[in-house]
Amino acid sequence: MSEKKTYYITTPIYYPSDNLHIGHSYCSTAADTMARFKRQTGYDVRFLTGTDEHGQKIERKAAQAGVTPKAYVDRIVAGIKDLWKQMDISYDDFIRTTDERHVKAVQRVVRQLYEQGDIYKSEYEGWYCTPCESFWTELQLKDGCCPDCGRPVERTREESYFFRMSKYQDWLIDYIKTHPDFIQPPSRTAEMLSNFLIPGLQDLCVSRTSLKWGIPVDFDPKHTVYVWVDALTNYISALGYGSEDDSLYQKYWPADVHLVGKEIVRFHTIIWPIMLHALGLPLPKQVFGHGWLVIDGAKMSKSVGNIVDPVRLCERYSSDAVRYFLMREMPFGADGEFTNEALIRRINSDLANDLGNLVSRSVAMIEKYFGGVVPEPGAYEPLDEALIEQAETLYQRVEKNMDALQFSGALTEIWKVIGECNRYIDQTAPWVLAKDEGKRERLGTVLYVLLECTRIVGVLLAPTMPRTPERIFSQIGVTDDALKTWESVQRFGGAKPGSHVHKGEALFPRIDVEKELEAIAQEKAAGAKPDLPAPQDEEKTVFTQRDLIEFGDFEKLQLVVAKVLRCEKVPKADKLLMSTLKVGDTERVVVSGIAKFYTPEEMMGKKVVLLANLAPRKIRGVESHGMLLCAANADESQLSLLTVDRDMEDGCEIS
RNA sequence: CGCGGGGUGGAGCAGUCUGGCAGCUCGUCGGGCUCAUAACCCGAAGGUCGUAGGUUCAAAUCCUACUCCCGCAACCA
Repeated sequence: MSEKKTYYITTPIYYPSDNLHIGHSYCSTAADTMARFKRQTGYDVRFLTGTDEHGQKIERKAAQAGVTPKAYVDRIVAGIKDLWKQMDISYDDFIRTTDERHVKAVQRVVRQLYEQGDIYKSEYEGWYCTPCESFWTELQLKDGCCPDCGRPVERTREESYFFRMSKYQDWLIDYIKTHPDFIQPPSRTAEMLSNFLIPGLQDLCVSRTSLKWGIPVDFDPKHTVYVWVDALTNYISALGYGSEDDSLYQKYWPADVHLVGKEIVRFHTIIWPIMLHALGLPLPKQVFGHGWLVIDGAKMSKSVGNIVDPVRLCERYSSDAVRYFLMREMPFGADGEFTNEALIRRINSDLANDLGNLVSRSVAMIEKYFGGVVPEPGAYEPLDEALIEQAETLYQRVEKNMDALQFSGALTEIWKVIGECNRYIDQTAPWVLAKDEGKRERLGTVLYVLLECTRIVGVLLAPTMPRTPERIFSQIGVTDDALKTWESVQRFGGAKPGSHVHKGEALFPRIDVEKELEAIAQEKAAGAKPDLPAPQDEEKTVFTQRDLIEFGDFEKLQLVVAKVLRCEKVPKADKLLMSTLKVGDTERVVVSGIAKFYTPEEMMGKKVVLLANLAPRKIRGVESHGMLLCAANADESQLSLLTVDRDMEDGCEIS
């Protein structure tokens, strides 16, 4: 087999509870660009992506849609694969956590950790503080009492398996400190250390008995593997880890880089390394946390309704243009703003004006002055040599940026050369040379230099924009595959005199910004196929009848009318309101998670419905006596308090 | 006092570690050119670098306090 160096890169496995948005495309595009770059530069690349298909949310969504969880995710996954196809995401493998190979690997991992004592059942080792309603592990106890209130704790009957992360905490701190490149960008290192590692790790709950949709713990099947152990294992289960044929694992592990969003850096730099270490496996070389696309200054979210649909963008502007924008607009690692306007501006100025127009004018001149035949260059002048030098060394600057995952930097370097070419045309003024028959050789030299620079640019663009280079090559008459390689751009002069250019369609037609923005606005308003699928359209609220109860069960609930006397926000909690209620001749305080929907002022004086005999519970330091009844939709983007239709005295019972 | 990121010309950002004339892209304005996708090239205007104080010959950069924005975590009986 070949002696090529391997390169293993991964995206996170996405959660297919809904269609993906532009943020997912961003991460996948970055991974794909990197994968293509490494292939171009001679590596044996493995590029993995996939989906994380278990968990309660999907279980619930599927129930709402009236289908099995598997059927539900199958549909979404098909859509995801279509999207990746549309965006030219060249993954080598697509892992689904419902794949047999993954299930087997996870079970194996859990069993091994259990057998070696890193996973334990909490039944007799967990402690419960009744007044605080808090669950504590052995290690968290202070002198055998609750670390919060100091009162004695009781054994709990909560049954879960826990992963003894704390055991490896010191090892991990040391590892991170001695491997400064492990967490990228470096600023995230301090965050992980000071936020989680230094304060001390809690043992991780790795199984649930309440969850059905997941991977069963094979030695204790009433337990289902919970979240992270399941999800993270994908990176090795996809390589056949622990199966009869683990040749891929042997070849590609450890991964060169896990690309992840900044919100899950924590899991990839704490849980995952500890898991691997416990299993006796090597760690990935690097975890890179990229930033988010921010829409109008806000994080993308369904309830805000600012989701950007990548499918729509690709249809409108071509996947290459979208890919270019994503990779160019912001430095990888930082947050960046996405707006349609910024996208269109980039397409116009960079792709249409600078690049597209450069190809167009170069080809047009060769057609006009040389009948479409690439001329033989003569002696180079200093002006030519300066440009040639830049073009010839461009690959080095691109490589340097790419190896640091600085996609934006790599593209900036390429565009500097494009800019130089445009300036070169102005300085050499070929149209003046053309008027003087004695300058014919000079004219040929100038046009040859331009054409060759265009070829070099085209080759280096390929990882980011997989389709554009071929379109360039066909216009500038490059047909030989040897002229499309990484090696071919390291020396100037590959383009062949005598080949034929063909002026074709504009690479990227210029977009009328105003008209375009208007069209987008109209489309959105019409809702025909809006950028943001209106939540209500897609998920009609499905009602599923639950198990029947007896009247006696209902009678246990004491529901009463209560009047809100006072209401204020709970300090340091942005979702909580604390209401003082009058119920007959008594008063009580109730805490509710409704601050996003009601202000304290508008709560005042409302007649609400209270579940009065609910056991008290301390929430964010405030004792809550009962609960206010609310109606809420599935994704909790809408919420409404229950009140009484006619004015009733507070204290009236509801039956 | 939970943790972290950020406030730099109209917009989006770099520069801050390692003090030394405040830089880039887009936009605006003026000029040039005519090969090209009304594209390209040149030039100009525009910033007391969040606020206040301190260190220094010199501060966007170092120190202190304050303020505003964002994210994570927590909270939703």
